[in-house]
Amino acid sequence: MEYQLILQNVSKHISLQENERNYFFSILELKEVKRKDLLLREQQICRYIYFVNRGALRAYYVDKSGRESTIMFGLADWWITDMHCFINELPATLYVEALEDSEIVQLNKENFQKLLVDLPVFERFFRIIFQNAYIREQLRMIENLSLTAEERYVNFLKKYPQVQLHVTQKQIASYLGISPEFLSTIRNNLAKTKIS
Amino acid sequence: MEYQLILQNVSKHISLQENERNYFFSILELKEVKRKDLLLREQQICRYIYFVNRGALRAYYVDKSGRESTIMFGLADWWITDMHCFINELPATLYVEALEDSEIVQLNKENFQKLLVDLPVFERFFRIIFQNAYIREQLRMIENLSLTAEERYVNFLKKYPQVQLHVTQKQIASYLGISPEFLSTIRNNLAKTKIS
DNA sequence: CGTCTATTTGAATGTACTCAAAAGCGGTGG
DNA sequence: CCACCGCTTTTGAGTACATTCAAATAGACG
Repeated sequence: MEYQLILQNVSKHISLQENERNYFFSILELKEVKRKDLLLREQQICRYIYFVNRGALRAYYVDKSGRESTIMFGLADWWITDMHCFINELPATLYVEALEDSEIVQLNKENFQKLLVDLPVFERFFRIIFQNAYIREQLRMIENLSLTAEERYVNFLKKYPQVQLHVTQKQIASYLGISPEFLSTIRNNLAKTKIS
Repeated sequence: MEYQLILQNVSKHISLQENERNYFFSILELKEVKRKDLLLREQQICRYIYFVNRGALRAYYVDKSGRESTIMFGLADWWITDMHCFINELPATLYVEALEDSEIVQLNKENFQKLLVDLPVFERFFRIIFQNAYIREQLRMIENLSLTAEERYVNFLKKYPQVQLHVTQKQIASYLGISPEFLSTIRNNLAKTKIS
């Protein structure tokens, strides 16, 4: 069933009665996207929060000079969107693109808000989701402030070993905040060090 | 009354009945701290989430070589703690210090969890708190990845004009992820540019 | 008032970037 | 299914941004 994974994800933190589960399913929309499709582009109003059923997404920012910064990756079982713009109903500052053909479950803003009112147990669920997201961002910030680029790269591989399989080095570089050329040099150095 | 400000803060997002309010107040603890007091030090188990009633706090990380990175400031009306360690009951990786004599409202982990169960409306409250905290961290990350040190400094002053009044330049530098000497140079350049 | 820390200034250094060009790889269409 | 095209990755040279170290000055706290 197409909502198996999202139900599992939700059930990690809360339990649902059958009627609650049915209500939850009724407000979800399944969506297929092709590699390179944009789920969200800059300036567009961000109406959805996305759950990745299968495939891989990437949220990124593009500055005035065209440089991309990857804000997060989203593999299967992850929630992703431009949260700032979703919550505050603003034009997006991020792009969300499919890195490969993917299956997405989307929940629109209206239904998201309705869900929180109709099934308050989802307040708990999203409290935990946001709490974990906040903690993750804070840990990332600590790493960015205190580690060298090489250490950040090594940590990234250790923390997200699956991500490598879906993304390019260029995208990892833009997640770490370094140029692709420099990441290449880092990898070269690491390879040398491992041999000796 | 000493819990006026925290009640206001909570009431921005949820409303409480009188008995709920009384219950909430009953699990809070008021605490006076002196300038330079540490509310939390590395390795210590982080048992509390703090709300700043009056004064100013700072949460920071210290790496192996002794370099400090400021993770966040907490002025009056802000919540602050080492969230990762508070939630997961781990030894702290952050320090939380008072930048001046301050009045703090603290809530311990046990009561925090009990509060969420006893008054589920607080699930909503903390959902919103964490949601906003996540969004803030994500915006900060975008800035760190895409802006120069000078732009980050200018944005910081614009976004947190009150903070300047309570913290040193060295602390702002460690929040921006640059050396105090370089921040000094940036300020020098900005001053020159403004005149001409 | 004295001491300690923060800030400024400058010189030397290093880390990471830009630009350019070559090599490698993967997706797409014929 | 193969060959081509375009994008990614590598490599290297030159450069810029930011750091470290050191020393002088300023400022704040006890």
